[in-house]
Amino acid sequence: MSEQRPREGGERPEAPEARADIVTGIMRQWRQVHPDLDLEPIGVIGRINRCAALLQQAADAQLRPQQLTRAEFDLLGTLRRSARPLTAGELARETFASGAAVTKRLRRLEEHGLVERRTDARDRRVARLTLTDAGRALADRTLPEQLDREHALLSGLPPEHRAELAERLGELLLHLEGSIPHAPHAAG
Amino acid sequence: MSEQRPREGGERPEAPEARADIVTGIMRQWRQVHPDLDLEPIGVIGRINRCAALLQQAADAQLRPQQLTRAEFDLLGTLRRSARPLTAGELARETFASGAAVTKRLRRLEEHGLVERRTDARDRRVARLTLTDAGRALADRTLPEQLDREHALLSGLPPEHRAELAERLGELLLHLEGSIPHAPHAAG
DNA sequence: TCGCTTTATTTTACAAGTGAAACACTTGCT
DNA sequence: AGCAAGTGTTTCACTTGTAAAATAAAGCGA
Repeated sequence: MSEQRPREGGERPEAPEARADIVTGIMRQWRQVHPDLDLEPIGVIGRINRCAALLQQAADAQLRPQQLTRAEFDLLGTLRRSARPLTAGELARETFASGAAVTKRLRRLEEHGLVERRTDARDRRVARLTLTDAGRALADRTLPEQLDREHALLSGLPPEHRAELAERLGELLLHLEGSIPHAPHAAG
Repeated sequence: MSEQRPREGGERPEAPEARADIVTGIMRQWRQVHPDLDLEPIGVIGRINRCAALLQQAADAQLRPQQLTRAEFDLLGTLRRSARPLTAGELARETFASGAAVTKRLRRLEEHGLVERRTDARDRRVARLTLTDAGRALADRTLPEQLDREHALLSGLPPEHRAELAERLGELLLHLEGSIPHAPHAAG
């Protein structure tokens, strides 16, 4: 289901006691249009999508001063947590991006001196990618900053609720991983 | 934080008793690299992003046979649940898209006879958008189909877990809506 | 009334992603 | 050894989104 925003005007107060997120408003609208539709998926999926959008927006904003996109940072992170060099194909699979996109991004990261490429001695088709010292330093500096910011965003939820959320999301993710056909690229 | 995929090879079995989602694997990797980092945000945000990506991918796939993109369907839905015609600007705000993107999408929907445009009599700058009969019929047919598919995807979780997830996500979303500056476009 | 500011929407220029094609290399079989 | 099939990566042609500029219309104050 889609995600939308509450009306700009004075349509905010829903329940007189509590504020409501935009998905609640959207569900209310749909109940008027289709009173007999089961809207539970909107309550879950709509909120997942909306939270994702906002969280990604926040991550983008934090990376911007360093001239890094989230996708590029994703590549840096993937290389940083890997115990060995990765091929372009592995990076594409790990980051759910197309080969073409990865090629372009790696090019940019190479130009910025953050990533290094070597052709595999045994198979000349294969590129082996590693972080440069600068790339590693950047990743090591940026990740904790991102995590701090994200921790602050999550602190709006009590710890038990956060744990619960992680648990339920983990269950859902596991199920989705088994249910949704592996599409070529599904970064998010 | 970013989202990635488990290694392709035989790295799958984590805990001997239970399968694990990919975010679990990523967290394990980071623990080896940075043992003292608080990875809680990855557990929540990484999973939100990954679930969102998979769910969006599934939604895209379902809309494809009707030559509809998710963003276009979002516009149709927004018009369908609205009690009155909406302006292009309102649609942009409701769908968290830029005015330029909305203009392009509306053009396509108009060409397909799904959306109708009238210039406002009182303010000639303003476009008033409504669904055509065909547009409404399509929305009314497609939404339940999407919801059914989504309901099936969520059925991997027990009902109480779904309710809990919706609740926690709602809390988080409400908090994020209040914390993250309103960026121009943050569709998801 | 007039001129300046603001507003609604579209157009423009460009970046970034995609699927498919291209290219080079490797593997496997006869 | 030679060739067809398969594989890894990049290039290509195109689509789609963005920010900013452009255009037309409205609002406001002197």
